[in-house]
Amino acid sequence: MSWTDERVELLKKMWGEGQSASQIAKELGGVTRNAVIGKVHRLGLSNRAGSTSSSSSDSSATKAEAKPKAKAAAPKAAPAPKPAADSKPDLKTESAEPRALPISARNKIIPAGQPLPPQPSANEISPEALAKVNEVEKKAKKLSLMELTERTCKWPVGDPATEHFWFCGLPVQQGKPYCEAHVGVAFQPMSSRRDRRR
DNA sequence: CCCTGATTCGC
DNA sequence: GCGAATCAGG
Repeated sequence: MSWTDERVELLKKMWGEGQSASQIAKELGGVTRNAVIGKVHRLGLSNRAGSTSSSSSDSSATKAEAKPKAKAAAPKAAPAPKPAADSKPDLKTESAEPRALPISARNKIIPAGQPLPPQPSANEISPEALAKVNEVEKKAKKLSLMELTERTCKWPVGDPATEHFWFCGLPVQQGKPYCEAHVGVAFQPMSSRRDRRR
């Protein structure tokens, strides 16, 4: 793959948006994050806004996209439909609000037949997200509490008081306690703010 | 171990 | 110019 004008543009755009080199590379396809970083440097646009130390513990942006700089409309000749090799619906759930973590509350043992409030499932989560979860649960590694690690999805499934209980165990999404699918249902798109009854 | 960007250096 | 390998850090 070569750095065509379009690819470079996307690179600039994404880099400007604070996307990581690996994400950009993934999006572009055909290049590694090293290539992206190398290109970024060659283009002379290294540091983005202030924060040099990349990343590290999750972080992520909690800030909204603010582009004080309005770019003059350039006479684009060709809209070019970019059919990214594999384009998945971008799921940038930046402004999401975490709901109560269903992680087994502490290490408390829940007696059988007792109420299990947390289980967030049939709520007002996007049906797609739920469907995704159901699908994922089939592939779940079904780990036990003690098998969980920092990199395993800690989403609980089933009733803790029965045999039919396990944790998802799939690879977590960086910085999150759950796998992608479960992050989808754990974090609401920001809304669902029930009207205060009064 | 996962990830991040930075640099080097042969091609 | 390119980018894998390597480095440095969280």
